[in-house]
Amino acid sequence: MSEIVRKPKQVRSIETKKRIVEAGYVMFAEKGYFNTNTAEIAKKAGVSTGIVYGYFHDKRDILLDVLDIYVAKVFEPIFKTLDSLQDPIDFDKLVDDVLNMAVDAHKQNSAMHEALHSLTPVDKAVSDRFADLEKQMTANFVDALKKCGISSEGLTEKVHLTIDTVQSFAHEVVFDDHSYIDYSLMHKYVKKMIVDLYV
Amino acid sequence: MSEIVRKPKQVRSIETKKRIVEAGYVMFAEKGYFNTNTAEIAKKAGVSTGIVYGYFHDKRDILLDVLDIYVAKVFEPIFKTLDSLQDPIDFDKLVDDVLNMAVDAHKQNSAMHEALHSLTPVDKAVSDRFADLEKQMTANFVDALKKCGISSEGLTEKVHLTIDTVQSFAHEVVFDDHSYIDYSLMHKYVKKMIVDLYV
Amino acid sequence: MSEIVRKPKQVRSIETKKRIVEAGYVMFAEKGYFNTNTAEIAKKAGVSTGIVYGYFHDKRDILLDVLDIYVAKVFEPIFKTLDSLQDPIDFDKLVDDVLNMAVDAHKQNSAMHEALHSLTPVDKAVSDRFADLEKQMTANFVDALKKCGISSEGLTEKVHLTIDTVQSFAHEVVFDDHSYIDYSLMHKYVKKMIVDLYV
Amino acid sequence: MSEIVRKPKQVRSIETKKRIVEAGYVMFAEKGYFNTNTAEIAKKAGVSTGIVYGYFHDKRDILLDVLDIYVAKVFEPIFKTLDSLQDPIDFDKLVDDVLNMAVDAHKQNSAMHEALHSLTPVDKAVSDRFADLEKQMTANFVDALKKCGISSEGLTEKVHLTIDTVQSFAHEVVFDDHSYIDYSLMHKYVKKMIVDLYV
DNA sequence: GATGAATGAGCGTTCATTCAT
DNA sequence: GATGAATGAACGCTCATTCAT
Repeated sequence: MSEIVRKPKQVRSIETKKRIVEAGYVMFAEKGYFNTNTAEIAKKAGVSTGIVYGYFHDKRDILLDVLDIYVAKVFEPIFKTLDSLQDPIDFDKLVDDVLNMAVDAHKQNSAMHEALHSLTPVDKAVSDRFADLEKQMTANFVDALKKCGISSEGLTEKVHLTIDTVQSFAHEVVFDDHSYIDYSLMHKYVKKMIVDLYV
Repeated sequence: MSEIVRKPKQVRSIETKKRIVEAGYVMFAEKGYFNTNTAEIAKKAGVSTGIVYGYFHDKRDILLDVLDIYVAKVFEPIFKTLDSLQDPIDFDKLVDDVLNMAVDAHKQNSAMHEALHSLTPVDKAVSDRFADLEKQMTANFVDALKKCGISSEGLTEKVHLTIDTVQSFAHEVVFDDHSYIDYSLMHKYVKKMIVDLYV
Repeated sequence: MSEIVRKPKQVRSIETKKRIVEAGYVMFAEKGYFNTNTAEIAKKAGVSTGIVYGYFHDKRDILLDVLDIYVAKVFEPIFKTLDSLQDPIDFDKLVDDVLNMAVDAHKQNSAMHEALHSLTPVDKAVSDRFADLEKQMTANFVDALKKCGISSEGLTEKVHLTIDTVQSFAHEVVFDDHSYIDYSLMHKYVKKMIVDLYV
Repeated sequence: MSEIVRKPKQVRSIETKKRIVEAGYVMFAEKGYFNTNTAEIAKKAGVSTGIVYGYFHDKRDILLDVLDIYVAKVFEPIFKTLDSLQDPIDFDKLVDDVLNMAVDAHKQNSAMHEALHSLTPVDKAVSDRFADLEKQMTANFVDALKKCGISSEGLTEKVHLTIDTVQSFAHEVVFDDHSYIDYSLMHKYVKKMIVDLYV
């Protein structure tokens, strides 16, 4: 009935915890949260089943940490780009870049993305985390644009819509991959859609 | 491991099967696929646990049928609208209508939507079904537009993009519901985005 | 997450439940509550592990039913004797009989007795059950004596003390069985002790 | 499976071992043997989990030492009283004193008492220890009485019976605490019972 | 067709014990 | 001696699926 979960401070411990989270990442991505059991995670991490509960309260607790890795992997490059935005903005290039980064991120983390989204309806902590992220991204984006002298009515809404659109496109490209679609053409249309929003 | 699953032909049987699927629909929507067990479905449907396997191979097989109800509920109104499109198209109104219908559909079936999507990464049959649907919707839409004399380069891509955008918007409105967003304003922007695609 | 525990009404079901309780009785008696696992109980009962949870909420729930058997086995003969008490009471014989019955009961159910008592400090339901029983026995005894015209000051206390003494003696005989004690002599002293209480 | 268990000779070590046993005492008393884990004991003792196995073979081995503390706490005052018995014995007072001491001891160590008894049916070493204690107490008592010139037929049996009765009464007072009983009255009866044994 | 009792593999989690440092 | 991370067998319990009636 111990409520203790190690807060690892020694290098060894930190490494072990990290390996478990990464194993969780891989397994959840591969088979989904509910189809992965803790023994598999432990095995993949090269540790015993028991020690997993030395670092995490329960299986769901692993998921929450996995979420953090995912977020770092997917959103950090985009945040970086926003931070380095400088007046004057080459809008066309920016949108191009963001679209490409989003697609790349989706490609590399597609399975995880779905696995996590699969918990969204069931797990408040997960869905809240995603909501926060969108909020943060929107705010970052708005700030960056304002810094570059762009400010129009409904800027927040436009930016949020942009983010949705970008994500939707990345999702479309990576997951659906319909054979009847010319994706470079679609890319062109999406870019136009977005750019026109701000004109 | 009997391979036999009744194809019910008598009215009584059809009714029973339908009740199971509907019970599945409700439970999956409420608790997600993995958190619902077959006993609960049977109970909700007012049948014995055993007979469920008289109508379905396994639990996943119920999900596939649930998917059909879902699809019918969500997409049929939109298909109907498309079917009744007549030259000349009032584009503004059409987009407005479709956006509203999509939001309504999401509202009424949001939980199910998520529950089903949660299976997408894990279950090929489910994801294929969704892919097919988008393909079909795209084709229907393209046909409808052509019938009204509208045909432009990349029409398929535009239509598909439209569908993605509509869905993304509906999802945003229903699930995320960010307090910092003025959704009527966002609706306006989305409509403009879409209409401009075809001009 | 089903909260359902079968309330068996069919003969078959009742039999199964009974077999599980009896298996629990034997196993708990043999190895104690904490050293017995549900799989063992199931095996001994000749059923699967799963079905145990069709009849009982959890392992402790089995214990509570085991307690009922135990109580029936141990106390019923004594209650019967009390019921059939008739004026004039042969006090000497009554005390002799009760002492012998108590020892017999302890002999036949000694292991279970200890196993159940081992839960007393930890499990409120179990200890309450025992407390109730003593209360009931005391009341029965007092009634029986009154019916036979015996009533003295502090009758309740005397009766309760008698019960404690009888139990203590039975316990001594069965469990401790010290080689340096002449138990027939001890029996004589206990009888005298008790009889003198009421004189 | 190292068979080595330190026999601590340095003061520091002895202190450590003592702290572990005392931690065990507290935890077992609070939660019972099976509901206490070694990590808790180690934490309470302020030592690492590992070192516990430097002082004890296993968890049960701690229990055996806990038993010794318990015995010391409970029985020493009574042994002392016996040792200081002097002719002529004031029987009434002696029995009063012993009853009160027994009740006090039970009050202070009740939880531990039950925790240890819970092991009796399962653990021979524990039950043997208790048996030995009763034997020793009986012998001590008999000797003390003889020293004071009291010797009757069946003295050993009478003394043993007395001990049982005292314990039974203490248990009754501390554990059962029935609201319908007047315990001061009961005390009076018990005293009479015992005193009459020796007359 | 229908029932619901029964199965048993599998899961998340715990914990006595060991061992590298 | 001491630490506390690590082990892994074992446990209580669940649930998709089967089967006797």
